[in-house]
Order: sequence, then C-alpha cells, then structure tokens
Amino acid sequence: MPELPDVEGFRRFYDRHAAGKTVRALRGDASVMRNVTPQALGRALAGRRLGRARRHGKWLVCPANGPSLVLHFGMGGSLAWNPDAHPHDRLVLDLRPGVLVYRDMRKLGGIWLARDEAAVEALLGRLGPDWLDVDRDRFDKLLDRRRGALKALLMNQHAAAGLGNLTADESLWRARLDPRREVRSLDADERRRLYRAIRGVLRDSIPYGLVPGKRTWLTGNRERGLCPRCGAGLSRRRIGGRTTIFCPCEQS
DNA sequence: GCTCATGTTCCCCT
DNA sequence: CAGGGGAACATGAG
Repeated sequence: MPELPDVEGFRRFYDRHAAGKTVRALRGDASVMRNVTPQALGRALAGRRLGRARRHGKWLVCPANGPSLVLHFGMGGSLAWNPDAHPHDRLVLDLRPGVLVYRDMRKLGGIWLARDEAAVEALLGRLGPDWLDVDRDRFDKLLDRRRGALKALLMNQHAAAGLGNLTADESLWRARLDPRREVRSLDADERRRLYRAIRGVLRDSIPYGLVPGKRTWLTGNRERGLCPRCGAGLSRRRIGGRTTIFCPCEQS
C-alpha cells in the first residue's frame, strides 16, 4: 500500500503509540536491514527515548535522541502495535509497556540506522521535495525542467516525493490528462488542473491514512474496470514499468 | 504452472 | 545528462 497518504497514516500511528517511549530492547530480521545489523541497531537504540516521527515522501524518520531509525515500507510494509506474532514481523521494538512492530511480507522495504542528522540527509538527500510542500510556483519549475511522460514524472521520487502508482493514476484521472502525455506539452489550464488534482487526491486521502479506493475514485474501480464518471471501459497500459489505469474517453 | 501486486535500484540503450 | 525499458529483489494471492 504505502504511498504518501499511507505513510502519513503510519506517522500518526507511530506518534500515537511509540513517541515518548523508551526502547528497552529490539529484535530484527537482518534481511531487511540495509546498513546495520539487528545487533548494532539494538546497541544504537537501547535506552533511548523516541521522539515524534517525520515523513518525507514515502520515508519515515524516527529520531531517538541522537540517532534515527529510518523506515521504508516498500510495496506492502506496515506498522502494528501489540499484535500477535506474525511470520512477516521484521522489527519488533520493545517499548514497555507496548511493542511496536514493522511488518513487510515481500521485504521490498527496508530499515536503516542514521547515526545523526547528517546521516539522515545522506540517506534522503536525493529525494525531491515532499509533494505536500510543492506550491504552485515550485510545481511549474518542476514541469519546466522535465521531459517524458506525465505518469513517469509523477512517479519520479527525485522530482518530488510521495506519489506512487495509485495516487499518480488517480491524480491524472481527476485532471482528465492522458498519462502518456509529454510533460512539455501541457498548456496553462492543464497544468492548473493537474496541480489541483494532485493536491485534491492527497488532501482527500490523508484523513484516511491511506488511498481510500472509494467507488467514486478511479482506484476504487480497478477490478470492475469501468470509469466511475463516464462508465467507459478503463484502459490498462504498462508505463514506467507499472500498470497504469486510465479512462480512454476522458483522458486524451 | 501462470500472472500480477500501492517500490526502488541498477544496467543497458537511445 | 535525461529518459525509456527491463530485470532484480521477495513473497504471496488468484
């Protein structure tokens, strides 16, 4: 699941349950640790008090009074509080009273340890601005410098961070723009529509802490394959290595 | 057995 | 250097 709205949900979940608590011990799966062993992570975090998390794009940074735990959720990662043990538990933080668990079945996500703020910057520094921080002026500058297909730009985390396959498709559908359109070919009205659509999709998703997949949304109709607005059969194409859904009638 | 899955990175082309 | 295409990573579900 994890795109910007999902990770925003994880951030709130983390702050509700873990922030302010002290790490007593931890147990981790070495195969999802990207720059640290479970033992070294334990040594770095044990006894430290967790602060509030912050999100940049699809990344969650969890400061621990010096070092930070950095989480990425891949395609299916999630957080849980005091759950029953599960085979896909990759990190179990004992925060007595309570246990925070990071789960990731496919192991496409990962866990990093950043020794200090400079190390966080080194990890996330190449990402573009978080989409929530992209104002209209920045959006125009983003488009001015890019070529290629619209969908690819929205998915490119180095351009701006946080949109994924679902939120990109939903935004293009709201804006009634063909995902294959050249970025440079947009006129002023199309740019305005796209910007408003992206903001709207994020604004409407964030309260849920996920992309809600309502029936009035494109992404709530992937299975049925019909456009929620006009009823036409949806098209399915491979763009930028991902399946892209769009309405052939309205998005052209 | 097959295809597909809300992500990122790396490699090879153009 | 920018962008596109594909493979790889790992583990399912249908």
